[in-house]
Amino acid sequence: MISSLELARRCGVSQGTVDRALHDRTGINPRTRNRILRLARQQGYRPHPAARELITGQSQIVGAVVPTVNNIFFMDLFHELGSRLAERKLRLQVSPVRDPADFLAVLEDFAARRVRLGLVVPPEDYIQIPGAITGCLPLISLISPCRGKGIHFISADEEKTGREAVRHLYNRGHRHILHLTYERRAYAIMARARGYKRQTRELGLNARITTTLHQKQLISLLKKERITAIFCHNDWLALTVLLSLSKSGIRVPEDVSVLGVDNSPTLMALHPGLTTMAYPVGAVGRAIADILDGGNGQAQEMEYQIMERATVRNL
Amino acid sequence: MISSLELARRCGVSQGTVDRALHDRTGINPRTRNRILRLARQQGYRPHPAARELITGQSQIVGAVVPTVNNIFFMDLFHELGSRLAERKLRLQVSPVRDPADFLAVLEDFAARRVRLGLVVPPEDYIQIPGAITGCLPLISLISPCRGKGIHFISADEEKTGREAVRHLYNRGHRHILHLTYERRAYAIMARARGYKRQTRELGLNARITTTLHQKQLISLLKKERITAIFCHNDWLALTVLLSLSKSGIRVPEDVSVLGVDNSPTLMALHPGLTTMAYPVGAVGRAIADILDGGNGQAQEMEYQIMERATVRNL
DNA sequence: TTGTAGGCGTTATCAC
DNA sequence: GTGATAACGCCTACAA
Repeated sequence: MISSLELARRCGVSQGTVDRALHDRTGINPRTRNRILRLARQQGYRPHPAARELITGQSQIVGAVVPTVNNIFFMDLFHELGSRLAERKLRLQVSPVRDPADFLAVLEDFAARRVRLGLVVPPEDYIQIPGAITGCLPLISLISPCRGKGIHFISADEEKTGREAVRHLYNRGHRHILHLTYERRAYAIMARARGYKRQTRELGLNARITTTLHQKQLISLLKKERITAIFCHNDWLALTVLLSLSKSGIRVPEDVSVLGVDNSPTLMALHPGLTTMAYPVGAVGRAIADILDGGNGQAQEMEYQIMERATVRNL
Repeated sequence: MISSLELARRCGVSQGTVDRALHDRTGINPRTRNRILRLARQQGYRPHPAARELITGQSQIVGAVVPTVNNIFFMDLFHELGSRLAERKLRLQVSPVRDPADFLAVLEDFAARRVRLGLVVPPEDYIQIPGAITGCLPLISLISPCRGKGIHFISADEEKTGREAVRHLYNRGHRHILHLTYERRAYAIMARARGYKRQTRELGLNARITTTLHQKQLISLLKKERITAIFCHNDWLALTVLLSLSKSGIRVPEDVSVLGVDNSPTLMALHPGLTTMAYPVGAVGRAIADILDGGNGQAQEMEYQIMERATVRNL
């Protein structure tokens, strides 16, 4: 692969002139420029990003880190964000990680590469990120927070998500609403459950939370508590519930309504009728753009939006 | 962040000596080396990969490209492969792409970055990859083939996959086996369907292929053809079928057996009982390692393996 | 409008 | 054992 110097030689001009042509800067004869550009294309010239990075001290890469478990939604999300970054000529590169050690190693690597921005979904809450990393790598944490200096945390108001879910189901007549979630004490899990609890209490309902996926246990719980609606922490859980319910001959939404969260395209394709709450991708994208522009990442309307479909009905 | 030159100054030695210490090469006093290493850690020295790349003309990155649609299995796969590459100090970075244009743009970028190896799952079959890319970027195509010079294609024998699926179901007593697949004329889709057809014919059975996910159509087809087993092109399709069947009150595996392909961890977690055929990740990993070592990527036992679980039964 | 020179942080090759 | 020096490919500033 030829270098800009070699290209200059073949064009019979200096490296500086080639540079002017490639970045169409002023101070160059249009005809020279065209000739250089044509030859560059012809010879398959490609600038070497490493050299540019060395000069500017920054790469045009935005690094993303996602946990390997249950990453469907994250992949969908990052693809969406990647399209937006492309508009700024930034390339998104995703690294899947399985644990905090792995996570920190990847961030170390990002820091070394002078990656422009790290977009991370930490595999655990409150991982401490050392100053050696935060000092030279701007970080935005999504979904779950990290501990460390200057790390932005962009999140929807998750307590509100829980509240809205309950309100939605309440407004449709449901009075016995179950919340199905995970045992893990992660930020969003806790916050949504808190919202669920407070809202049910305010409405004078019983708060009933479970983490069981065991079919028989779940079904007996539904019967015992006369549950008519299940608010699931995410679409993936909602799907396991849908599978369990139909195996047990319980009809959705005739007998029980199901509400998920995420609006994950992949899972939606699997079961298009699932009512869910859409992650505010747009607002998050704007917040990220704002931070890239030196802002503080405040964005409006960072709220999940309910997507009404066939798994929730009026009683 | 300090450079190796700056580190040398602070240690009171030359840059060359620092380099010897960092790469523990011979020709350096052990005490000097220890002093340098200690100070390097203390000062948070991190070598800049861009500079190394500039010198060596190669990066330590393996780039992966996955289509954004239905990428669950690919993400699981690449995470597995990434762990193996880590043993060789290679970092795997994944770029999701949505179409051939996007695909080629990412490969262009990989070529420019002197990425060590491109591991691609093309969004379409037989995309022509220009010589300008293949000339300087070793490529391994997975799942679907590409057109271009010197591109390795690592794939299981997909016709055999179709045959094995039929044989497995036949051995368990099934005589009316449906194949559910996609309309898209992609390599693996066609090859598995071909294997399915040939094997059913050889066994004297009717070959019946459908691409419909429409619940009613599917159910009436099952009844009309007295289907007792469904061989699905992948786990994702198998799951949609499971959902449809249980909604229709058809029991699995009592009334109908279901067989998927991929053994995708994420989907398996969603429905642990699904019988499926496991992609030969190990063999593919070895083939990739072989190519990295200059081999031709031939590997033994590149076959899917049946994972028997609760959705297939003896008749 | 064009050419030249210096430097980014490494690595490799000399000489001491 | 150690230190100087020249690359790698690009960008910026300044000189012509």
